Amino acid sequence: MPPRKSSSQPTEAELEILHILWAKGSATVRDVFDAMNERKATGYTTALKLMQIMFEKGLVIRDESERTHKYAAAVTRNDTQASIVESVIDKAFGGSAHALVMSALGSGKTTDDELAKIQALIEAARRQQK
Amino acid sequence: MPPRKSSSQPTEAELEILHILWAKGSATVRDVFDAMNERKATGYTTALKLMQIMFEKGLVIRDESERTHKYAAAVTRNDTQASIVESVIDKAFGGSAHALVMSALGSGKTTDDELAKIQALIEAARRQQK
DNA sequence: GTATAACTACGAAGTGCTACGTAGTTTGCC
DNA sequence: GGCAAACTACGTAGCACTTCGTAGTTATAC
Repeated sequence: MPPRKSSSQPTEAELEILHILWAKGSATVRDVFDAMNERKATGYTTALKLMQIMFEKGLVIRDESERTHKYAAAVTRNDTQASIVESVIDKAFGGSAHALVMSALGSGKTTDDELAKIQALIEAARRQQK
Repeated sequence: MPPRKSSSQPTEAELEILHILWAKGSATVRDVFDAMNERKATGYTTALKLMQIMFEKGLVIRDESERTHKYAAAVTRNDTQASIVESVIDKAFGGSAHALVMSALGSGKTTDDELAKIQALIEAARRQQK
């Protein structure tokens, strides 16, 4: 059984930075700032401050051996997503995972192809579970 | 095609009140306050203020014909949940619904029974879709 | 009828998130 | 060496959310 993480949930802006770090593995503030600005104009110090706060929260680690710090995610994508899903299940779906899945399927955004993939995943999960 | 709602996303506290209203259909502030306090102690005026704000936001409607107003949800559970799921898919799962479902299934909270139900739902969804 | 309780409306404080500007320091270039 | 550019640290403003207190009004109970 893996140890239950208790690190605070990333905010929306923090999550965006985590996505960049997950993709790049390791990055400077400049790297993250550039990636952020491909989507939406923002200030350099905004990215910097966010990453400093994330460091304080333990969401990222950083290498300070050089003047230009190197940042990396301290939480995994899977753990973070799982924690978000868990919280959504609790807060919005009364604790029922299958209600959430139902809603995700009913969103109309799911293609038949995706449904097929999901079905395969469930097959696998059921086999694994028993 | 149903008209796309643009009402603002309910906050966590607002969602809790919506759950109560969805369950009761219609309720006074007192009703909601009592229900809230079964889970967590809070002040009466806190519930009142939240509901007034929700009224301004259009999340609830109310009947003011009596001194004690009667509140009801103005948004459906399905629409609200769908909107939350959509936003989570976008913000945390890079737009991929099946990644979210995968995560929900991997949370370890899903029983085999639930998996079976989900499988049945997918069957239904696929039939409906084509 | 007067006091008590219940109800609505309003204001405001405390907190967390986001966004920037400024200051101070180091690097790199002429 | 001196100037410009890049970097970190810090403070803080603006906003939304949550929470509660106070004030004022209406119903209820003796």
